[in-house]
Amino acid sequence: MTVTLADVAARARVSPATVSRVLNGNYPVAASTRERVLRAVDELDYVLNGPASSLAAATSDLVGILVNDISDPFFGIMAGAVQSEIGGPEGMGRAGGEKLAVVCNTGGLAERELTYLTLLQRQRAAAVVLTGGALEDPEHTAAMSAKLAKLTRAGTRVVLCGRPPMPGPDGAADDHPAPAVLAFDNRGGARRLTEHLLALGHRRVGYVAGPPGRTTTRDRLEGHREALAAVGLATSAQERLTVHGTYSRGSGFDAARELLRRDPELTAIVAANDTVALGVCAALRDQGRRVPEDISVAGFDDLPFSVDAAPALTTVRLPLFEAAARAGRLAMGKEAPPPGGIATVEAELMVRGSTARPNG
Amino acid sequence: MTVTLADVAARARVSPATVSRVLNGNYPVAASTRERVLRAVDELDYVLNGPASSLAAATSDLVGILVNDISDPFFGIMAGAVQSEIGGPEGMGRAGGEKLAVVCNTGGLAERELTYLTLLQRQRAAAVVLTGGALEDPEHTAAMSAKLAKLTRAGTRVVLCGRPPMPGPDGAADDHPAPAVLAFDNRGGARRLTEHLLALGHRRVGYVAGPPGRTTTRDRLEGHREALAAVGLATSAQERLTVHGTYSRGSGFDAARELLRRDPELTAIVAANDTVALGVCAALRDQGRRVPEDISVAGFDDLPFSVDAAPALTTVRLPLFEAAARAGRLAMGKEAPPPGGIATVEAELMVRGSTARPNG
DNA sequence: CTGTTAGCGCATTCAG
DNA sequence: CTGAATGCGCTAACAG
Repeated sequence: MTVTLADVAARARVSPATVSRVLNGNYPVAASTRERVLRAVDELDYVLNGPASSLAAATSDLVGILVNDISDPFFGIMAGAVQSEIGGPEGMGRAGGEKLAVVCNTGGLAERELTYLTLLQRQRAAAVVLTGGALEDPEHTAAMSAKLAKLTRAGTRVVLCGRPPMPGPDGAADDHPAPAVLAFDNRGGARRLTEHLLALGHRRVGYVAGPPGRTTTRDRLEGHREALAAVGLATSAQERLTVHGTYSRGSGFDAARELLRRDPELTAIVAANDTVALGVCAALRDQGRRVPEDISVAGFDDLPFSVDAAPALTTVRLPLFEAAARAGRLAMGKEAPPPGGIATVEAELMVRGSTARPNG
Repeated sequence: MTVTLADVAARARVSPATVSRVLNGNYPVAASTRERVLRAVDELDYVLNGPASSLAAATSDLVGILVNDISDPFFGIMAGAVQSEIGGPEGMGRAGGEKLAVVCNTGGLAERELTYLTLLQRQRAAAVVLTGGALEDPEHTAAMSAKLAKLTRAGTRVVLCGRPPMPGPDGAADDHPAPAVLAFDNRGGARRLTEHLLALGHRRVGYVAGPPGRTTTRDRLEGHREALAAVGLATSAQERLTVHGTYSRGSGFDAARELLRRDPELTAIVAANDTVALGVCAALRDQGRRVPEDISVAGFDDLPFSVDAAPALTTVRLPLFEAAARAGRLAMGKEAPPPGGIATVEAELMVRGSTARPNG
């Protein structure tokens, strides 16, 4: 019923092996026979059987991309960038190194993260890219290390993008390479952002943090606190001005109201990311406070819509596309890993209209 | 080196067949032996070989999702929704019907669309969901029909989400089921949006259309023109007030300037989608025009950020998540196809702050 | 450069 | 309910 490699071979009057060779292009084949094979492929409308070749070759054309939430542009941009390198527009002929991206929505849940890695291991994925912050639970971290070690040992390349190196005994080992890491400078970016606010004269600054137990949340919060401490604002006093939430607009909306309740004299609010910052702005507008005249607001990430907010959002830009594209290249083995296996991706302060001097 | 089904069988003192049966759970197995097998699986840390089982079973756990651009929330939301149904949080135990989502970024390019379909066919994908508008080129449409027919004939379920039914001879046939279709009411939504503007008193309305040759572009533009024609505004006169662009912010920015150049007296601009509308707003602000006092602006899709624009964007809401979730269920065979194989997804007008009466 | 020979690891018949 | 045998379609040595 379904046409196989053998059928093509028969029609082209060559052996199955030869057909395989022209299809994979990894082996010298005479131009004339290649021609003949290709013609037979076309005439028979032959399509390679992926599972069969994966079984025989012990590796597949799949690249896993783990994201918290693909509907969030933060992850969408990274997923798209990885895609662009692994299944690029150029190499998309009949054959070639095109890989397919398997996008896995973990929702930030530990067990789903592990389950997806197992599923990818089951598929004999060629590579796995883990994006975004990591969960901080030590038990889970250990489980992840172990899982990733198994994957690398089985030949799957592992790349972390936007996540710190795995701590623990399994950062590397002698029987398998350590994952390549592209870490975001969340801490430095957050510090510079808050320094900007402090330089403007703000001293009562609220902070809407991300969900607890995540490296991104911690790093950004620490950067913020670092800046405050540098001008003598006690961390203890800041605890009260920090509210944790999720990375959603609604969360920012609620958090802003809560912060204002705790300190109606707040002159600035820093949000864990741009989406949250928009929620903060909405809540502020709701309460009749103007941004930035009455209160300054800042975000993080510099997603595309942030420049279009009114006022345009002061934020910290992360080169998500560039970083993830590089992650894609690392995953494909098209680029050498950074020295030491880890590179830091810089964050850049973007000062725009949503922050201004406080009205003493 | 790597542990196989046979190893598990040996350890559990059963035959490989039995192990296969408990793992797939599609066959009666004594509770006690199942127990034993499961234990052996755990002890050996066994992971099923996906390619091998796909080869033997002639089908895989992969579900393809074709999108134009995964970094666009419009597609991100749909991809996430499909995901939630095919690899849901609940069923994610060791075994079960979890499928993996293969997200394919076509960039709206005809040949990539076809290439990805071939790649998915090669993988023996269990299902394919095509999201967003279709290209209108007849040749390409025919090629797609043919490809989809092959896929369905090979047992792959095909679902169209946000795209009209395939025209041509191959909408269905007797040897394979027709694709299930969830079509968006782009035309009706666009018509109601423009009717809203007309009711407010606008008569000089610019339109920033999407890229030519796409069903979404055409449908939305037709709805717009329909509303104009209903109040006696000649379509011919409107040609000059229509500018085509891409679905990007920059495109909206440029288009707004161009429209204003063509008719400085414009009192409203309708954009092909929300992203474009934000670009329009930015251009207007740039030129010192206030929204909505000087000029009204409207978008389409009602993406999450639209309500946070200032002023909040008047737009047309498409229930992207719900529709795509349904598409996911259809892809999994968890839900019966709509009568006739096609259902229309309604679009709802959302009137917000960016539209108002023109200042006669 | 090309053909021959073996499996890759699992899902299924079919018996029992 | 369980075991034994067969083959899914392809790749990778190994010869030639």
